[in-house]
Amino acid sequence: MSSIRPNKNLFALADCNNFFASCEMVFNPGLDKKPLVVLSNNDGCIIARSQKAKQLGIKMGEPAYLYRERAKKGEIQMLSSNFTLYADMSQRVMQTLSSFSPDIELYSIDEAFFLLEPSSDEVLRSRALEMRRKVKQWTGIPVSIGTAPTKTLAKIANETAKKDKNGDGVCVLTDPVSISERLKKTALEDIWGIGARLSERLKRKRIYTAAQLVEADDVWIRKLLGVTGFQTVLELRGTPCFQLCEEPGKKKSIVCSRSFATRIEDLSLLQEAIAAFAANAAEKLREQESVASFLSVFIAASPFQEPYESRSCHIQIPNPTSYTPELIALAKEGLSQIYRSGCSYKKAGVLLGDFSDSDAAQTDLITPSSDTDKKKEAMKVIDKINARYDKPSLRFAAEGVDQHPTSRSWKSAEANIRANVSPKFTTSWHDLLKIT
DNA sequence: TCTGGGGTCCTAGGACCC
DNA sequence: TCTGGGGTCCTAGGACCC
Repeated sequence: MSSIRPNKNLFALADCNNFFASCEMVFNPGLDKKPLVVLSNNDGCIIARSQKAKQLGIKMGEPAYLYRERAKKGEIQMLSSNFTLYADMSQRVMQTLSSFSPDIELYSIDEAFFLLEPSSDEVLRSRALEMRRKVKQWTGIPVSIGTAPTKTLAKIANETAKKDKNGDGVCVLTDPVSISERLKKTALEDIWGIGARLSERLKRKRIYTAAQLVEADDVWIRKLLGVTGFQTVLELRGTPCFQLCEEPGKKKSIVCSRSFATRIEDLSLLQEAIAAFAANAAEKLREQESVASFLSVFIAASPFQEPYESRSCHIQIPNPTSYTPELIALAKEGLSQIYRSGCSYKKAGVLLGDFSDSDAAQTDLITPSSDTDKKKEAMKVIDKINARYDKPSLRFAAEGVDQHPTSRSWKSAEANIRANVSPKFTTSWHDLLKIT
């Protein structure tokens, strides 16, 4: 648990507005004319909405097919997701924000927290406005900024800035009176850390707003919401419990999973998919210089159809490794244990866990790493080439070699579906924006 | 017909030990 | 007849986030 110490500094949260939709609009301003939504991996559901799409009442996570008809009629614009573009735009936004303060925590692809010196509300406001202006000017992305004594309150301030349509995208929430006024208008599910389940639990106890929650008894809250829930309440009262985390830190688990565009029954296709997931996860593992001693494989039918079946297996790896061929072999072995013929699978994935540092593993006599220098060198070369050229340049044969659009490979159906994707404007020379 | 993907932390309960 | 209790570790699942 992070220590609770008096912290006179203030927290600011910068959050990009409608981030994925905004990224698309930077390179294609015409998209602003009609509601725009960005779709998930298989164009399955809606994961981002422009302001106009939000006004139409389109919800986050809704299945895309509900809106296909209206898209055909031209009322709504639908784009496949382009994560290469979003990740690059994110980096540019974060770089711009970092130029204002060294005390910055990159919280998610579109959000960053800052530590600010205490100052008058006017000064805080003008600083935030200046940040906002510069990010817009340098990247084209609109951001909202909320400033408050704790992270949880900064979240609420940010939300306030976003919701105020006549506002300037900035909200400073520092004095106790305006904080308590704001909490009266804040619904439980709009509190950072209080989700649908905990909201329900609280409502059953006749608590409906953030203001009512902060008035509740400590012991009672602790019992009902657990430690993190209690910390959230302290934060709402103005006591910082969640500190700024500047170092991102290594991941404790790495998952690579996909829903398939079509149902898959064939074991060999599943094997290819699982191999590709293992290879992908292994690459991320090497990127953070870790080796894994735990691997899990899972396959699942569609959760929207009876009978739902989901199976997984867990494998302890005696000699921790990040060597792709070994991890592929283990994953395939795991798959063979859980696969049942006659079942049609809609989703599969590989999870790696129980990490240790790849260099430290060598000196550990009890669990020696199986990554010899030769293997390490081979992986290094592959990673280097794949990082330099458009992916996938080098792959393992187990991942499947037939990538032709008419083939039966697990990926081709996906490629056919994800047709409406924007170019990699900022990361591929071929896709540079053309001004005509 | 069509419903994402990738994370973190906490907790309750079981197994086991003394 | 009387049949403990506390500590630790592990794991599955729940809850949250974007």
